Amino acid sequence: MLMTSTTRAQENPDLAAGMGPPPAVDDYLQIREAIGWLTAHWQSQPDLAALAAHLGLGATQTQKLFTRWCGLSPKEFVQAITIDHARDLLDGDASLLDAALEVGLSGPSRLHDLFVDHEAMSPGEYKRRGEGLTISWGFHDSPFGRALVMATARGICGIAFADGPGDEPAALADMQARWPAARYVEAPAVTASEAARLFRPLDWQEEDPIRVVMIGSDFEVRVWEELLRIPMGATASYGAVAEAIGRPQAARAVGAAVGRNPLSFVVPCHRVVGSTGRLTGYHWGITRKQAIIGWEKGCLRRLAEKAV
DNA sequence: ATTTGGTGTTGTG
DNA sequence: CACAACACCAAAT
Repeated sequence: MLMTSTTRAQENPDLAAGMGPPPAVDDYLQIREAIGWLTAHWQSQPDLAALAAHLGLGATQTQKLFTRWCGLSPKEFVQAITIDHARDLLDGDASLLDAALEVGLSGPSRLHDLFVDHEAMSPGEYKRRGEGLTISWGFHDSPFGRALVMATARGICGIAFADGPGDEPAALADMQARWPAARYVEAPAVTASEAARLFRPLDWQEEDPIRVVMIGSDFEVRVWEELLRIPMGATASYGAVAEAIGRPQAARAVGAAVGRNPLSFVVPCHRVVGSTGRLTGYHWGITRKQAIIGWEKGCLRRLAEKAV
């Protein structure tokens, strides 16, 4: 079932040089396989050896790859995705987050909306389906596969994912269908600088926020803004989001709106789960959702350790 | 475990 | 204007 080459990930020069967190796309394909399998078998609490056997890698190599990417060992990851644990988070006991905060992280709470400067497009502009808008786009590497980044003059308007190069046209078409009247220009040079920092949320600065433009209906924008208030490492249920925007009955409508979020990752739609803690769906694949949640836990873990 | 009935918003004809 | 589709949810089998 494993379709990636095992060689390319090993010759990543950035990793050899020990620079930053350079997420190789090839790593993500391995990780995706690993996470998909762990998620499918979490009930039996599989150990490292079982995972390595499934991937066809050595135990040490598997451990290293996984931990480097996620910050959690495979064993810890399984614990993190156990449904009971997700339910704990729902009860407001974001234990990992609290622990990180107690250790004295910068800032009162790491809410996305402090670091993301968002403006909504006017309802009129929204109804014109992007007419008169010029959108530059480009594909870039991310920890979760190839990322499509789209930008207008006023800020980033779209982020999408593709599993690999062959998947890119589908992702592009998916996004273009949302604003069919816009003019699209392939311009990776334009999107590259933002793409480089999008996936380093811990480096975001209040003084230099990510600028995004939300193009959607009033209700959708309302929902998306609310998502920005869910802290990293925590989750919220669709019903809770519905309550937070003053429409306690609209859980289902919230689900639909969350599903149409065009700003994956930056607007953290991956932090919304069913009321039981189950991951209900994700436009770019449920495994990717699982991956992002686990990765964020790992980020917090690293942050907490650094602060000690 | 699975079904059922009540939901709000959006896109389509 | 009606109607189906939906990343929901709580209660009742």
